[in-house]
Amino acid sequence: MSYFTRSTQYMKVTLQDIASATGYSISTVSRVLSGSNKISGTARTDIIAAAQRLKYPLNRIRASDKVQTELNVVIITDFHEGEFYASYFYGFAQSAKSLNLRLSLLSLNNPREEIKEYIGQVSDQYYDGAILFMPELTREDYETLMGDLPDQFPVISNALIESPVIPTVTFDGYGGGHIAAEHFHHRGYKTLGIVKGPLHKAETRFRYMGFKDYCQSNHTQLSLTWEYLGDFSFQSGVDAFADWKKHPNRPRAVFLSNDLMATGFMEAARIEHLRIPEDVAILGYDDLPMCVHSHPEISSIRTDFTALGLTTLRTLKSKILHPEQPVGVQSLIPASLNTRASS
Amino acid sequence: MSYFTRSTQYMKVTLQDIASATGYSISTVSRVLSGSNKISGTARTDIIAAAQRLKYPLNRIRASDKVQTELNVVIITDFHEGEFYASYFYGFAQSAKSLNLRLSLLSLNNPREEIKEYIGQVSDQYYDGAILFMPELTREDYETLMGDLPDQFPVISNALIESPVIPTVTFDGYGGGHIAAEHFHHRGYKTLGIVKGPLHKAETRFRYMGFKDYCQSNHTQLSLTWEYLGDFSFQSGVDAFADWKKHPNRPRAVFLSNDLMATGFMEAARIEHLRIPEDVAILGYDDLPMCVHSHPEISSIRTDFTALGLTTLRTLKSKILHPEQPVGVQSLIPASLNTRASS
DNA sequence: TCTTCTTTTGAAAAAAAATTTCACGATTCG
DNA sequence: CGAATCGTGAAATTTTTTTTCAAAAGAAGA
Repeated sequence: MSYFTRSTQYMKVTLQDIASATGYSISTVSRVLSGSNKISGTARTDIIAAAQRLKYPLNRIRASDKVQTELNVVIITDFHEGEFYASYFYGFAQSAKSLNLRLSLLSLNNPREEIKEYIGQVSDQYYDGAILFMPELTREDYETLMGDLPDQFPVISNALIESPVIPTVTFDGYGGGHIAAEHFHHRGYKTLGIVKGPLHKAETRFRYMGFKDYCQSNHTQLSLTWEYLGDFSFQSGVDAFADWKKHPNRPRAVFLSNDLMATGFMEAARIEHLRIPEDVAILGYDDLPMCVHSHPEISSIRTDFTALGLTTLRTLKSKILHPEQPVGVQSLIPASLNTRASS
Repeated sequence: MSYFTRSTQYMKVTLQDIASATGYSISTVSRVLSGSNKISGTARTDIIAAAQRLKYPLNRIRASDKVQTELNVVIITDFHEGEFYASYFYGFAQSAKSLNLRLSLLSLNNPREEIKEYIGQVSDQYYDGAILFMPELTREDYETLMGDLPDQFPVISNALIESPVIPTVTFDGYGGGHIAAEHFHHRGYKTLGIVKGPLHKAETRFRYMGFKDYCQSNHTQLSLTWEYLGDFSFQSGVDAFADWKKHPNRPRAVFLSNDLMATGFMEAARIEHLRIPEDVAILGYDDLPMCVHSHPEISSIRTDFTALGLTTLRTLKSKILHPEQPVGVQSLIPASLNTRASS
């Protein structure tokens, strides 16, 4: 190869190459690769391995004869800064390892517009299945999306929507809200408050409904006296505190729909020298590492990212390997409570 | 196709199929796919698009004639929980968007052992280039790695090592340490302290050396009276504070090698009702969102993740598109200071 | 131990697929 | 208005893959 030849030139790989690499004849290689059954096990293994190594175009091989290598799976999401996304992806990475899957992460900026284009390119080309985590999308978005999806390409969503059209694995936000209210109830608080997240995200609505429903079914002992609409940011936690403080009938216990707002709320309270939980009890949501990085440490509804990852990837794996078996359309990862000093 | 036939059966795609799909002749299809130059632009575009759609084995196409679709690039790292990795990847995701690259993230758990296996499989198969971010690896690891890498597969490292063997783009940790000391100097502090990160990470050593060197070259006005070896965790920031407090000659200004330790240190100081920055000035490193999530807000050496992403991806892109042009072996993203209330 | 049958393989023939040659119409340039 | 060039398809040629056929190496049975 001359000095000036592009060294990234792709050489055409033929059966001859595989034959000389393995020591078998072209005939045998051809038989393996086109799926004859009169072939010894060792020959098949050797030849398929060599073919993969030499990058012989294996999509021409009948699926049934493919050597089962690692499955490739991609998470499609709009990745943001902050601990939430780090913990989310980390949980999946851990799960993928234990299930022996290869996991990639693909980040979109405008899910609604880009998703169609991407998923078409991504599917089949390289990945065996995809996980969608786009809390912004609505049911209608998913429906159009499903129409554009190549047949039989396994997809699972991680985002909560009402009456899902895609098999979905998510956290039980409703149950989480329920547990939050129950916790305050058991601690003897009479008046409760909630700081909601952005309501266009279904997840937020579920947390809110779970909390509210518990209060209503125990309305003789509990009353929800204050609600504030936040946006999941630290600053909106701070703002929530300001609103809480000037409220005439302010509750002694506040449930914040994510940990970052809880941190903001508590930080604002500490600046005003309020004691926590004596003056106001605080409960966050997601149980991110930040909960133990403040003083007092923040109680939080625990969302188990590894359980989410495991369940999602197991479901996806079975969809890939056994496409004929139907999978349940929705499964929920239960929430639990991690009690710390703040409540 | 019968009911029992696997619907994922791979059909062999030939030039004939592409010809009938596009309306061109087999000859023309062949010319496009084997890289003749006497082909009109529209024909080339149509035929390559059809070939991709029908999944004709395109790795047999000469690289130079590939239609320039989006380049696929992968970041290989050992992803962890916490804001750092979220910000790191987010910076890349933003940069990839503006450079029109497709970016994936692949997370390894045991970089040293898994990297060889993965990079061999990953390279050429699908990705046009890779970014390595594995602060744990040493120079020797990189050297063995380079040996195993397919020739000419473009790889850039994001991790700082002494005398790199791979083209590297990183933050200027030495400069960052320097700026930190300079900042304290200009503020009039005479005694300084540093909480180091784990020293097997080169990045940490550079931050330390930059800080120390500045102190030494201004030893008439500055003295480094206290050093503590942390591990980048919140708890080690707390522990550092305990050590600082019992130190007889404790400095009035402390530089912590990352933001999480700074948060831990400050949290511990606040519990003891120390005033910040009056009693002790605090300076963190990385300027993560958490810096503005505590009170007072934490000054920090800013590492510009978007600049890192842009520079890295630009360099990688040019390596992919113009492999013959040499690229500099190392380029540093300058650090800057984000002054807030804590110092 | 000696057939006889089956399994697995390679050489060579046959078939299929890809590339190249050649010719021809369309366009451009002088 | 020619001559040169470009882009294309039909057909010839070359390359690659599949299939046929024969033979070696066991395995099973007498």
